[in-house]
Parts: sequence; structure tokens; C-alpha cells
Amino acid sequence: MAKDKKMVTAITSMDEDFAQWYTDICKKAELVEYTSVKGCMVIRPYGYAIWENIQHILDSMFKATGHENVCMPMFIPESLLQKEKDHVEGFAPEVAWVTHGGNEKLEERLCVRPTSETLFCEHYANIVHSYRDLPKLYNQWVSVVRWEKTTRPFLRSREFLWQEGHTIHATAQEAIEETERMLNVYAQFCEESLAMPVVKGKKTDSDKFAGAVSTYAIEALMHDGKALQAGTSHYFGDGFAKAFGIEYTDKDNKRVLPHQTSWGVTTRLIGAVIMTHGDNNGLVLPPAVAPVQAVIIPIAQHKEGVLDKAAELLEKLKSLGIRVKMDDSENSPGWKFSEYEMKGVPVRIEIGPKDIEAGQCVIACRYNGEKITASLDDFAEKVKDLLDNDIPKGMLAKALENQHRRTYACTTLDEITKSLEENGDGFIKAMWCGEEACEDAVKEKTGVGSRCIPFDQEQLSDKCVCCGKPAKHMVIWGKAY
RNA sequence: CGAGGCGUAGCUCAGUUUGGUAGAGUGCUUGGUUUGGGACCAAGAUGCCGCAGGUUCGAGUCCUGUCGCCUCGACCA
Repeated sequence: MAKDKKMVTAITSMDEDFAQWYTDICKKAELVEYTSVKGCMVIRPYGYAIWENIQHILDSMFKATGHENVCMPMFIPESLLQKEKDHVEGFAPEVAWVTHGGNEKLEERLCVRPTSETLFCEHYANIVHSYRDLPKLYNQWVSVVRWEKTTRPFLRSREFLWQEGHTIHATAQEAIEETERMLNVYAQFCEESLAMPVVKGKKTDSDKFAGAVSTYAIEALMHDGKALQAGTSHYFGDGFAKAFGIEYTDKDNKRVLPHQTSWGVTTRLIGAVIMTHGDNNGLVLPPAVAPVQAVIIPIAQHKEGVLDKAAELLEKLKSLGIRVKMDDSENSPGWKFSEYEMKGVPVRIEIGPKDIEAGQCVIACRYNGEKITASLDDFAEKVKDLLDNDIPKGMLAKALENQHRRTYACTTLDEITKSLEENGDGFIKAMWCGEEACEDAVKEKTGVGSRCIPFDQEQLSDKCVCCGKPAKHMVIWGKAY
């Protein structure tokens, strides 16, 4: 079809070259622009607006669970970074260093924060003295720097925006509950606001955050069958408290160590949305985070009354709190259709002379391409209902169907290899004995790594997929971004 | 860090083999005709050919160096 032909010239088809398709969307939907520093990108207004929507929703969820926002400095003295051994080993290879202030060489170099545990710990050591000071439930929205070798927009950049929650509690149990609570907040956000299904689980020891006792994660499956870690939540025990000398006096007048957590999601979520919902016509945005939820396209707008009617529709939708815009630019309607499809606007409303005569308008849904006509009397309520209910539910169902279709249960290494050959990448469910040697061997022999030990366990077999010894867990394996 | 690709107009790229006036498409500006799936006509504007050396009468093109970007691996949110 002529339409398809034009689309192919617009962006690369995802079947042809998924990586290029992704890059094309990032550029053509005006989400990002490259700069002269590798891995540091301009997040353009349209892309940043998506992030702002993510921030607003998540921030209110954080507040509702009792958290307060703070802001730590962006520099960490080398000596501070080095206080916790595992932590520094994990992050030192990828930090950026500041060595000079003006022309003067610094006595101690400063790293640009790759994450802020050390800063929070230094601060907690100053402000936590008594059980009455606990818990502290802090969060910050900032950017961090990790000097990555290969970079991709949103998925892996050298500077990225995120939120990092850092909490400190009187007891281990409280801290563990916090870790789980925030993982659930993330999962709920992904499913409700991003229409993106995730698998909740625990990371294996080899895949834990540097310095953590345990790391929990939500894993999402992308359109190309690769896994994306969409958020993490860590339980630190009292390890950081020990290393940083954080102590408090409890009710019995004893000096004891508090327990900590941290948790974060990043602008990578935008990449996840692109690769979960996008199609060959471009981006597809879930209504909750779409900067523009509905766009009105006047047809034959030069004709008497069309623009006036379109403006009426605009006001009607605005009054219902919908983020809506009207495009009355001189571009042709066809051009506008393609443009807003590329930008992933969830709903398009067409209004032309024929519609006005019939007292109706056309409503088109981005995610499934369906078009309906609606009476001008109640079209606004219909749009509102689509944005609040049908579209997010439909998008989630579609993504969930894709995730289920691409999840494969395997009981031997050969089955894994065969599945990868026949079905391509995806989530592989297989049993594991718990030994790191087997985890490494699976990676070595099949190419898939452990993504997480899902909370929803199934007993696929009683033997480890690798060594045949008694299995302890079902693990989800996959190729990861 | 390994392997590959690429730096020429805002964008996509040709031109480099064989050195000789800087190109195309698209976009942009202006005017007109159009308008239910990326419209058409006309006129215009736009270049440190990534950067630095070198060879040469002459370099986008050859040589040396350097910087950067993209993709795929290994590692990581």
C-alpha cells in the first residue's frame, strides 16, 4: 500500500532493524537530540514533558507513602566514596572525576555522583542520633553521571535523570518492608500509568547492587524480545551504617545500627515505553504520561466554520482536564495524521465540513488504529473515557499478551538454545540450583543471563537447568539492555 | 574495551577510485493554488567538506595525526 511505502521512508521498520527503528523514533518524535559530548543528550521539550508527567505521578506516590524530597550535592570526595568497599568497587570504574577548581589542582579529587548512597550516609551520620529520629524517608530527583562506554538515548547515557529514594530505619524488618513497598509502587506505576507489564523479582547475588544485601527489580520485555530492567529497590541491611558510622540510641539506651534502603527509576522508563508500545508508524504513548493526550485536526480548515468548530471542541476537551491541542498549521491533513502518529498522541480527533453537517466528529485511537464517529454532544466524554479506561487497559492487555507469547519454559540447556533459535529472544523460565557457577555456565552456553528470581514462582521441574542438582528457584533468563 | 560503519547545507546523502569553479533530494523563506492519510507550481536563502599538520601551482578528494558520533559484542539503570 502507498501508505506503508511512505511510512517506510519515514522510519526504519522494527522488523528490519530494531536498533535503528528505536533511534529513528527518538529523533523523529523529537524526544532527544545528540550533542557534542558522547552519551550526553538534549532531552527536548516533547521528551522532557513525558519525564515531567512520570515525575508528577511518581512523586505523588512517594509523598503518599510518606517520603520527603531533598537535594544532595553532585560532588563526592574520593575518600567518602571509598568508605564502603563493595560500593566503591562497583562504581569506581565508571565515575567521572573533577580534578581542578579553576586553575588550581584540588587536594582531593571529587567524583560526579554516580549514585548518592555515600552522601546520604554522611548526612544520616550527622542527623540520626536517637530512635526518635527514625525513620528518615528521603527521595531526590536529580541527574547522575556514569561514564559508560557505549551509549544509547534513554537506555544508557552518561548523564541521566532519575529519582533515588534513600531511607533509614530502626529495624531490619522495617527496611525490608520499605524495599518491597517501593518495588510495588514501581510495578503499579508501570502497569497503571505506562501500561507496561513487569515481572517483580529478586536479583541473584552476582547481579546485586554494589553494597546491597539484596536487590529487587522489575523487569520488562521489549518488542524485540530483550529484557529491560525498569527499576530497582535495594535492601542494605546495616552494612552502610557500619561503614559510615551511623548509630542511634534505642529505647533501652543502647547504641545500635540502623538499616537502610535505596530505590530508583530513571529516564530509561521512556525508552521502555518506546520499545513496549511503539510500532512502525512511530511512538505510542500511554495517556497518563502523554504530553498531548488528544490532537484536533481540522479538515479543509479554510472553509467557513471549520476552525470555529474545532476551537469549540478544543475548549470542551480542555474543560474536562484533557491535555489537548489543535493543529491549524498549513500542513495537509495527511501530513498531520502521520506527524501525530509519529509522536504517539493517544487520540486524534478529525473535524471537517462533512462532520459538522452531520453533527459528529471522528475519533481515532493511536494504539490500535481504530476510528469511531461520535456525536458532538458527547464526544468529549467519550474521549475522556477512552483516555482514562479503554486505551490504557487495551495497551496493557496488548503488551501483556506479547510478554506471555514470548515467555518460554525450558528444562534443559538444549531447550534454551533451541527456543532462542526457533522463537528468538524472550523471557526464558528455567529452574536454578542457586550456584553462581551454574548461572555463569547458562550465560556462557546459551547467551542468556539471569534477569531475576520472580516472586511468582512455578515448579517447572525439581532439577537445575544446568547441573541437574536439586533446584532452589525458578529464574527468568534473557538478553538484557 | 574489542569489531564494524560514518563525519560534505537544518536532515538524508552523492562527489574521494583518477586532486582542477561545492552538488542532489528533502526541509526552510516568500507568493499562489490546495486540504477526509506525509499536496502542487513558481521564486529565493543556506557550506571553516569534523579538527590540526603535511604533500602539491592547486586538497572535500592523497598522507600523518587527532576528535567525535552510530551500530554490534563484553559491562552497567
